Amino acid sequence: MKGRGYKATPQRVAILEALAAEQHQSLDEIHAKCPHVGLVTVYRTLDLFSEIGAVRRLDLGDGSRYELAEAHHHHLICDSCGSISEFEGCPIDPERLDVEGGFEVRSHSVEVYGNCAECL
Amino acid sequence: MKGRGYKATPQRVAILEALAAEQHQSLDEIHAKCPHVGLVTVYRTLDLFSEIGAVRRLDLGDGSRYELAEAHHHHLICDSCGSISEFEGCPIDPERLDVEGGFEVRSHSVEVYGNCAECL
DNA sequence: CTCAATGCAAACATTTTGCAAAGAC
DNA sequence: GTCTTTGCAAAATGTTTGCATTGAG
Repeated sequence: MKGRGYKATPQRVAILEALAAEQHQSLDEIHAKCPHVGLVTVYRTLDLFSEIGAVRRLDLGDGSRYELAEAHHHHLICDSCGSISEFEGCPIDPERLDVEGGFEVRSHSVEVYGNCAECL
Repeated sequence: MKGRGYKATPQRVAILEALAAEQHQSLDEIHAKCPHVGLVTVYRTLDLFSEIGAVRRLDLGDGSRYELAEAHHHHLICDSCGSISEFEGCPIDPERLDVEGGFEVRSHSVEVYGNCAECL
């Protein structure tokens, strides 16, 4: 998993486990799962993970959230309770996307806002 | 435009004009266009505009940006120079979106990442 | 043994709040 | 004249940096 010159410290492993436990967590939530790791280290480690592409940084309106960069998926955000969930089927129609002349598409993200089942 | 109990102060008009001048600006950019308005007022006014739905708040990875809530469009973000541009044609396939059982869709946003024409 | 990684404290940036004065209606 | 809005200063919040120490390789 790591081996490109990065050291596998206990702190990094702990943060990785925290990330694996749940999707799209805030920095505080991650830190709460490994309180013995210094807050500064959490910041730096998440920065590092983002840079090497292991972690995706999201911004859904309430500050940064982090999740392991695994399968392609998007997010449903409930306007009323703020809960976030994922869905797998990507609703992007590729034919309608490659019309953007002069822009080379690398990736995309989709956020869907509305009301979740609990709030209906 | 306003008349639902909100006062049309010179500050609010100035901020509205600043917003009209350019899309997806940061709070600092908006404030720079009307320096005589107190920074606190810019914060409060943008909050107000967001609440009443006149302004859309974006978060594209580099802090909040604001734009007038006009025609439905999405954003292209260049990974290399960070420039942001809009595109009109929505690439969402509605058929693939209403499959989300138990979630009532109200709106959505799409961000496309890649390289702009200048950076290719 | 060496150099990257950590943790503390302090610096820094950003956003929010309290309150008196000003101004829109 | 009333009640909202403004602006200042201060507080709260969130993030980054400097530097000595620790520990993985």
